[in-house]
Amino acid sequence: MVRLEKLVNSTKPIRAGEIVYRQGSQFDKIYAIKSGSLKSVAVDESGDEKIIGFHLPGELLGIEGVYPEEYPASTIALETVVMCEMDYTGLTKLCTEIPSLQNQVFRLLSRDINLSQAEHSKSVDQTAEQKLANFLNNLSARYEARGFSQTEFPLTMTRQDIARYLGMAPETVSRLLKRFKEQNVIEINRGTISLSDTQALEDIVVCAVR
Amino acid sequence: MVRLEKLVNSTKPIRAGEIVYRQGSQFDKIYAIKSGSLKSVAVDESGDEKIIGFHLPGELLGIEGVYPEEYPASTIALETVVMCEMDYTGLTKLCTEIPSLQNQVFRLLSRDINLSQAEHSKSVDQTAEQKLANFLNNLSARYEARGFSQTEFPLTMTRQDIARYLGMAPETVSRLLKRFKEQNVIEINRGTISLSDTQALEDIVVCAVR
DNA sequence: CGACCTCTTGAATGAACTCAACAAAAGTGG
DNA sequence: CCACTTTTGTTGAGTTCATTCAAGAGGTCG
Repeated sequence: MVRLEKLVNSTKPIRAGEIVYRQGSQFDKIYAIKSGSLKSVAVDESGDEKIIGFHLPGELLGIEGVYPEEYPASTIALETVVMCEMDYTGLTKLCTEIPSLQNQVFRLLSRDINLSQAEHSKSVDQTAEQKLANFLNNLSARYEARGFSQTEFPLTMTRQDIARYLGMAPETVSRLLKRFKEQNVIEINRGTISLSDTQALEDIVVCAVR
Repeated sequence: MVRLEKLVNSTKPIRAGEIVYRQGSQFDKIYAIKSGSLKSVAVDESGDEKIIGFHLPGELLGIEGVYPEEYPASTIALETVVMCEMDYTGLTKLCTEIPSLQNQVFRLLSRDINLSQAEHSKSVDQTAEQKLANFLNNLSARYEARGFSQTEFPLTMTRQDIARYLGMAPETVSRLLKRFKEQNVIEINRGTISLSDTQALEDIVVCAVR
């Protein structure tokens, strides 16, 4: 543990809009988010920007860069962010000495594969309404897993970001959020969302009818 | 290398429709496909079956099970399949002794994350036509990477499987394949597909117009 | 040869998109 | 602190793509 902590440095605050690492740049560090949230954005071969995902306080970041030793997406702060950074080479060296740490890293990577595949297979075949409800539930679960409220949390990304992440038009996000508000499923005040009826949200995800 | 090979066994042939491992069963082995192809299927919380993906000759299988130590999906042979199996615990032990092997496994896992995320962010925001063209290109690239022809390969999965994997109706797959045939982009004879105009296929993926 | 399954084709419906205009909020500079 | 600009969010109307439902064609196997 002590030796692990020696690998870790705290960064100074990163302001909204600043880039932590760029797509294609040399992979060297992984990060843990102390506070604030970020988005990952990648330009694909057809030249348009895709939103790969969002990153919340307490989560790890950058591990996707292990292979092929470059970050596959750029990561941008959505608000002021403070992080810890850790040298990856140092981590792998330590892993060979501490088998339990090695296994931990294996599990971490495997979990990311499963999360990513689960999202993929879910999002296919869902209506826009289901995708958005699922997105909100997903944020809620992730905030809860890190000790924050699961019913009230900041919605730091723009409608446009959400839309591009979920593969829909920003107008559709706007209309659906309005519908959720009308049905008293959620409330939104100045960047903070409250899930007033989490059961309803989950019902929407699995079936779309109520 | 010799020690690695000691961990590996060859399986007897598995017939079409047979299950290699079941969703939720204890994770213990990873597999390499010597010949034949398979599909991964998972039942999600809403109770319906999702097609997670397809597995081609030469590819690895089962590594997604590392965390949480159970296979997240069932894997079913689409035709007669022969595989190698390898004990995972033995592999991790060997990794602690051979740092280069550890790094290789890290890379393998990381690559899977990136492949899965790339597919995800692609499939979002694409028309059915683009998704299908991309799917065919993907199969082509994977066959090529393993030394097979990139322009002619077996299409072992049913239209239904393809449809559910891509999140569309089987009728749509049928109609689109017909359109591709009419445009002389592909040919299909008794389970074998030929990509007659790979450039056209790639053009469809990036833009949908020609 | 008939039964079954997969695949194909057609017509009508509907969900989400585009385009366009407007409203609200957040920055910016005097 | 207020006017101004810019960005972000909302709302409406018409269009499009993929779906659903239904029916028929083709292949496979007992």
